[in-house]
Amino acid sequence: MRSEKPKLAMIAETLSVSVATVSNALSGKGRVSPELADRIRETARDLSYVPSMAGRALRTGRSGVLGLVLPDIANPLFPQIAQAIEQAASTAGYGVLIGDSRGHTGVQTEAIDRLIDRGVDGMVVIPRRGTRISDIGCPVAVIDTPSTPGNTVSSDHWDGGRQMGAHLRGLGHRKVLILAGSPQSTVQNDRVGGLKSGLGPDAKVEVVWLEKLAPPDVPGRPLGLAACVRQGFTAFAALSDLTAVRALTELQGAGIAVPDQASVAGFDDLIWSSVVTPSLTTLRMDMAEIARLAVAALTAVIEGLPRGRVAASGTVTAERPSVPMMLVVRQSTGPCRSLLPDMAEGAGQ
Amino acid sequence: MRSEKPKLAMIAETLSVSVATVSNALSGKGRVSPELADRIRETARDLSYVPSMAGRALRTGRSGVLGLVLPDIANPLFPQIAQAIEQAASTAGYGVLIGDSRGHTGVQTEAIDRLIDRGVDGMVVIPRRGTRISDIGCPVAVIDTPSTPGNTVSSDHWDGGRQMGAHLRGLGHRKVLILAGSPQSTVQNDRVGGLKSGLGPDAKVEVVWLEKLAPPDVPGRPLGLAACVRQGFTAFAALSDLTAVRALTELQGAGIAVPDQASVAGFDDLIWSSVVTPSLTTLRMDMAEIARLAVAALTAVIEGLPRGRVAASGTVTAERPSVPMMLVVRQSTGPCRSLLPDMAEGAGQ
DNA sequence: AGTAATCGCTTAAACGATTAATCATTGGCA
DNA sequence: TGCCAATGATTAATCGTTTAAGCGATTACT
Repeated sequence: MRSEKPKLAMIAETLSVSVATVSNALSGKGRVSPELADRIRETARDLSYVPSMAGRALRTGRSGVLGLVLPDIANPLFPQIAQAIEQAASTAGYGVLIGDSRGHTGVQTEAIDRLIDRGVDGMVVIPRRGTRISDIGCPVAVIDTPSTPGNTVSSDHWDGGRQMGAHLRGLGHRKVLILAGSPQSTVQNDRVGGLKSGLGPDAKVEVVWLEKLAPPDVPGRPLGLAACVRQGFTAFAALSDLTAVRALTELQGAGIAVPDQASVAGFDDLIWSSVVTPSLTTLRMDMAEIARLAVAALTAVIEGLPRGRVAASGTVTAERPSVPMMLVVRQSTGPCRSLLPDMAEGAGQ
Repeated sequence: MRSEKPKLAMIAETLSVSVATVSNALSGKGRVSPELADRIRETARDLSYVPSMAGRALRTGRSGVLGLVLPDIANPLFPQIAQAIEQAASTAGYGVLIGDSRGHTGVQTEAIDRLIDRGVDGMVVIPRRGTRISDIGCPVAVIDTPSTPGNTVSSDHWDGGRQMGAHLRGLGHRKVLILAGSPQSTVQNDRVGGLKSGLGPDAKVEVVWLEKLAPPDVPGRPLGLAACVRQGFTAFAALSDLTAVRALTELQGAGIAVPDQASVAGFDDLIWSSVVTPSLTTLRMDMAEIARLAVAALTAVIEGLPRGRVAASGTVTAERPSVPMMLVVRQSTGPCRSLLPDMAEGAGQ
């Protein structure tokens, strides 16, 4: 009880039993008399015993670590995701190894390989732009969007869009501009589809894909939103809060009041959404639940339990494939008041 | 060359040598003839051999993994930090295990303990608000601010503040409001000190600590910045881009043009800074360099090299303790034009 | 009563790599 | 020629845990 690192052998020696018995007692697997098991657990606690992951990993072939692959460089969702996954993994008894692919698509597979080499038992992948995850040597949970084949679990982005559309429609907006990023993103396409559906067939909806804008759209470049307002657009639905804030500041800078003269809404409830003035109406993902489901599916396969079977490519399937998003109404959306000069506008406040 | 996982024994068998020789050849440690070493490396490649971290860890006692402890919940700097650390660690041959403390200060130590239990060889800690890192059982690199005792390496926040102060002074601003978060943060205090110094002794500078505001300052609550402008403040220096955007939108919402009527600046060059209109003038940290130095210091101690000695508490010391910040001038700061009605303002530049 | 099953524990063999100790061979040098 | 050193490889122990197999002794079954 004095030497350096407590190991099974010490507990065994202290109680004059075999290490196997100690192991069995602590893991609850073998057959050990309840009293002995108690005494073993007790002295284990006294010695503040911590099992050696290395030893265990070597013997069992499992490391107790999950990999987390985030592909988009400096993704602003990262904090939310990492926190949720770490939380879920940690309560499931797993550690989380991060594998960044620094933006490059090719590096994604490299990052994945590194994780495998490190012996992760499974991994959570948020794939880059509809990248298909090829056959890897371990169970994979893919978080993308329900309509993507191979998706394990994700937010119901389509329904999120629908909620947002319905919200705007309820406020009277009929001419809406959707600010999207890349048409290659399945997530964004789902959101667009939902938005259109929620806005109804009589709404005039236009989509601008930022990534396709004329010669490389530098982030700070004005989007000409004021002109859109003059053309009769009364609401701007951004597919990301990042873009929503961009729109918000551009409008405000052009002297257009939000939400009085135009409404702005976003997605994801990033940390900035609540601090800007006016605070952003947005759709929040239930990352905690998604993480829980993803990790549960992963650990189920890893630990060989019935639930959550292995799919062809090694991607696991979760209990539920989609988690609802939640509309957070704040200040940036308001009733529609068309300001077209040629329309009779009463007491604009 | 057919069975499942390639291990040392297979290479050994293939070439009819002992596993020890193979190990020596691959690690370059023992004595192996150059030709044999070559052949061994070659067949290792052919078999696409990957050493088992578990086996190695068990024998050597080192896991090849570093822990990364981020204490502030959903810290928007997380992407930058995680990416930089992962990058640096990965090129140094280490993996990165994340340990979030979910906001609670108490959980920080718990997170640290979990990482230790998992057998990390060392850890990088960005401490929560001047939390001192107690004696842990492994080398620790602390990234805080140069003036904090025990700091390993960090940005020169004071000089960053000075740069920003000088920038604003150069634009003619003499009455500046500093938007700070918590007075307990050493980082923020350093930035404030630098700002004051850079603005010069004749500048009127006031600091508002958001955390100390009347009953819990909800993020969306207006800060009354428009009133400040009326009182003669011509520039707002936020200690974080998050706050800067908050200030920017509040001013814009109140009909105050930025930077024409008031300048706004921030810190950290978060992803949002460049997309808002006007884009934010800010100070960027060289996270890549900081990460490199932190990881280098860590690995030096871990691998027992001369450079980078162990300090009392187990915190390592880096080659250089501070890394300069870089001023990024964008659109949100401009020449001062006082708008006080009752003051005769000539040709303000 | 005799056989079988059960219980509670121990023995011992892995898992895959590292590394100190050892051994055989050869060359150098007196 | 004879001895020692250097070289290049092997042997075997070890890291800490899990787990299949084994083994008395008690209990149950027919």
